[in-house]
Amino acid sequence: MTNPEKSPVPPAVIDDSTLRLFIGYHMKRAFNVVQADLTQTLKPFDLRMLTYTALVLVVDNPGLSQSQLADAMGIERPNLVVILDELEHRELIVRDRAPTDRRAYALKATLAGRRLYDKAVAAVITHENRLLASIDDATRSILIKALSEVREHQTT
Amino acid sequence: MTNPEKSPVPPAVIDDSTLRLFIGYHMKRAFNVVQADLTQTLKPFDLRMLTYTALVLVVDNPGLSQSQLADAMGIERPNLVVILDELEHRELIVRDRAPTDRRAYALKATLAGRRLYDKAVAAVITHENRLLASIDDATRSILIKALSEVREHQTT
DNA sequence: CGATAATAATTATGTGAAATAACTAATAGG
DNA sequence: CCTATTAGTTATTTCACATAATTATTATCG
Repeated sequence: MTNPEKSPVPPAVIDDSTLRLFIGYHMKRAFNVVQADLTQTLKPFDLRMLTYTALVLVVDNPGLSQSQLADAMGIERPNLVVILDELEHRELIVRDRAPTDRRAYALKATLAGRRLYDKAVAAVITHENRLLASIDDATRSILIKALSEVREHQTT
Repeated sequence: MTNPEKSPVPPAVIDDSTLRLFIGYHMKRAFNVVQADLTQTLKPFDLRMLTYTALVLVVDNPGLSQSQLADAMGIERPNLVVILDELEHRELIVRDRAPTDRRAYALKATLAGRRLYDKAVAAVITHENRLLASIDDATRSILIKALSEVREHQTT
């Protein structure tokens, strides 16, 4: 008689069927791939995901404050400090003083920052299109819409 | 004459239209919501995402080794050690010796581990259904299929 | 057969992304 | 004007993840 309790055979291939029931599992696995690709794509520009995101938002929103930027990025203000320090030391952005509030900074991209933005954004678009090559436009729209709807459940 | 270079008006609402061009941005924002919900859902069971994932895979794959589990979870072997230590100390899993290889462990869930698995899996399913309430079944299938296709670009 | 390579798990250690608490400077509101 | 709030910073912590090195065991190959 068999006794699976005492000596289970080491499975040759791992069954993740339970985990595949969960959308979070699929999202994490897929995002890992996208993030790995993004990291490689940004490496030639000496940008990480966070410095890239901050640069894009500063270029697109000249004059915003650090609090606004941290809020838009979904991180806490203290964590933004080092990110902006890096971008500022590389002279990609400047911390101007806000005209109406001497506590706040008005963040602005420099010309070099805008040029790096142009190149990095183009590179990321190219790389993402490669990752999405097998997915047609209609499906991409559905994907983005579904992800947006999930995001709308944000409680914080 | 206006001079937008010198005193940009602090934008009232932040423009993330460039970032919304990127599927990675949508995936990260959506996953953040799912993960926050998952963390809350697992808290009553004293499980984190990683301990939960490990428990599920051990229950579904009795007898697998730590190397196999680390590979399935996409983490390095050293990082799995503390995760399994925690599950073992709580007597949710055991590290049996593998019958064919005295270096390896044959991981198995205990009865308590399987019971916690049942409750936690049910809770996570309920919570995910809430997050996906506005998304019909056909769209969910498309979403999962698209995420799976992105994942298939895994290079590592 | 025996030396060497490879593998399983562990320990020690480091890094990067997040959070919180506490502080300074400046503004806002009763 | 005095108090509370806000903007930014510093210090510190936690967690997820990685690498290097070590021990024990197994596999390979000359």
